[in-house]
Amino acid sequence: MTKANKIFIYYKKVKNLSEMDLPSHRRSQKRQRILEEVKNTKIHPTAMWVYQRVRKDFPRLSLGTVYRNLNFLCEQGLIQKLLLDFPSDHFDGDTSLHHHFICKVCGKVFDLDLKTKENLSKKAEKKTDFSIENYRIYFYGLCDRCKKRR
Amino acid sequence: MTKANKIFIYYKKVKNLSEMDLPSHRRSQKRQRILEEVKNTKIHPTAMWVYQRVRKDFPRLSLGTVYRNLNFLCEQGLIQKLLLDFPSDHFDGDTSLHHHFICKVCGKVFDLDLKTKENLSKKAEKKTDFSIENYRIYFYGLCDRCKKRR
DNA sequence: ACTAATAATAGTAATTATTACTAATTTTTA
DNA sequence: TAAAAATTAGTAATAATTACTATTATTAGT
Repeated sequence: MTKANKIFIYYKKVKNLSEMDLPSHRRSQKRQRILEEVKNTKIHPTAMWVYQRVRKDFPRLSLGTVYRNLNFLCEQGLIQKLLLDFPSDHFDGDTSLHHHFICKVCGKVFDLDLKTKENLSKKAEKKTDFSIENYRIYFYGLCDRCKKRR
Repeated sequence: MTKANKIFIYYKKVKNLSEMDLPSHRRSQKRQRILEEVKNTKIHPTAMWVYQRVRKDFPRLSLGTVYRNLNFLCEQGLIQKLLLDFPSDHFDGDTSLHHHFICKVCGKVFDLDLKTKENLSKKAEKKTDFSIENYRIYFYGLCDRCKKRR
């Protein structure tokens, strides 16, 4: 199954779930801990980073469990996946409205609060026939540290 | 080597290349054809899509050649790679300033011209210590077709 | 046009991130 | 406390991309 299909299925699921009951989810210790790790850092970690951290307290943790839970938590809207030009996925525990800056030199990802005066979704909707729900902005350039080094 | 390192190296290369001579690049027929294919479509294709097309005229084409050239063309700034939530990379032959809309249902990617009244880079720079070179906006929602089907 | 130098390619192997699978375990429910 | 069901560990499989090397194609200089 491709990710294109997954997006479709996820969308359908959300629509249906608002009508019927949510399937019962169990608060396993590991899931809780994985969520906390992502929430308590600003580095926008990968699955491997989370795995290495949580494994210190749960030595039998499996990497698959981390992946499964990160994806689950994304579907639940408790965290989000970032779209960056890195080989592995990065996650963000902050689901509030904000954007990101990526340094072209060191590759670090920073949060960036930015409120546009215009409503960009509405502006884009007027130019198209789409119904736009949300958007993300990714900024690129040099971070403070890397700027100084030049 | 991770992609983070690659970004670093690419950046260094560009800086240095402006001082010294560009290495000589040969205009092979296949590279030319790959570039044309990406330039002549609006579907934001994957390497596999390009491969299947170009192979019709060059039956001995190798998929590795397509990957190598797509990456090369990105580095040269002739095409760009999009950051989408799909398992495989998508490319865009249009390098002019524009943004993208991705339909949450069918997964199609559309170009979206949008000129903001504010200079978002400058606005973001004022809030941070970064020097911002460019940004990309990804919009999400339902496309025309998918909207009608509901 | 010919040749030397070297960039590009084909074909294959290797790598890496992620997902799939299933028996065993943990958590919840009643 | 026992039954039901979600979750996990451990492993295998998958899929996209990159790496490698002998061969081929392109360019530059004569």
